Amino acid sequence: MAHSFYIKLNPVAPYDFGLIAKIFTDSDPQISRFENGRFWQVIRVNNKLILIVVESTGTTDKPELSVQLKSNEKVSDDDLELTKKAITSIFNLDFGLSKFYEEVKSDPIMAKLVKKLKGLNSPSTPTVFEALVSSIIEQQISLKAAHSIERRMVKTFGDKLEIEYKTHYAFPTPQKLASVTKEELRECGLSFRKSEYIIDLSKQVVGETLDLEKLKEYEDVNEIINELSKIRGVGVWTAELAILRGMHKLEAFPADDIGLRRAISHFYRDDQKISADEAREIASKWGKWKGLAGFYLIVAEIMSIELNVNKVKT
DNA sequence: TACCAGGTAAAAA
DNA sequence: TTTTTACATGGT
Repeated sequence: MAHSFYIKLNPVAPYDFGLIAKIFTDSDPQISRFENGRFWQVIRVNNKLILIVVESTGTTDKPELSVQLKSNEKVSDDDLELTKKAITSIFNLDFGLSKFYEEVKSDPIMAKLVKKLKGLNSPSTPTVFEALVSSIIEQQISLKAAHSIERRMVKTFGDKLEIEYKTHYAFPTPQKLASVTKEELRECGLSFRKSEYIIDLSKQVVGETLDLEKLKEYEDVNEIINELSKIRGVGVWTAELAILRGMHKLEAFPADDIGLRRAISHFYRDDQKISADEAREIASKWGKWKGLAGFYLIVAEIMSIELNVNKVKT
């Protein structure tokens, strides 16, 4: 018999939940999915698996989210509080986009883009560990290939939550991934090399020789990149992605990223390829939230948004 | 079919 | 020290 709760959350406006959730529309319904206005995913709180079903019951300027929580275990007040925190973090509800919009006003292209995508916020993973593992999987291969591998990994090693005749999978814990063999991960489509990276990383987290969550507290992003780069299999690119996706530090800017560069060149250089330095040069106008600006560009490209702004010439 | 796709570490030079 | 290579799956 499932326990069920309802809560309401109020994001800082402007906030467009539908726009954010679209990112998840193609994902696996047993892992996370946005469909018919509802987003669902299993999260882990106090080591209990809780299914969250989120929908918007407000508007972009008066945002409100209604969330249903379902679990097969008893949910305490403390669990409930932590679940709220987790959802707030995953959907970045406290961010407040206005300060970002203000900062990019001097860039005509970005200014126009943020109007088209008003309320788009950057989601994050529940844990830094998850962001790191995903980013390792995404190294070098296409996102589609990476996602297919990650789905297999989650369904093989993630904990199962059976609720109301449906099966959901949570992201595998470090404990689980520390206990598997590289041959088992290879079966999911990972290379032996990446399998080793992930097992090593998981063992460090389990052995408490590495506290990923603590790195969030560092002020200086470069310092976090340095720390993360000490992990075998994690270079600058992987560290920057993990920082963006797992720590809400939206000033990180992965200029080496080929997808990000493609999106920038599309809107700023008429699709002509640009170098990492040129990407940094363009991004210098976005101030403290370069990574968020990059996210806007990538989403705009995916959604085939065109701006009709005069392109800036070099 | 071959080649590229949101890299990295290890081997070879 | 610097350059080259191996590696995984999916799409074209």
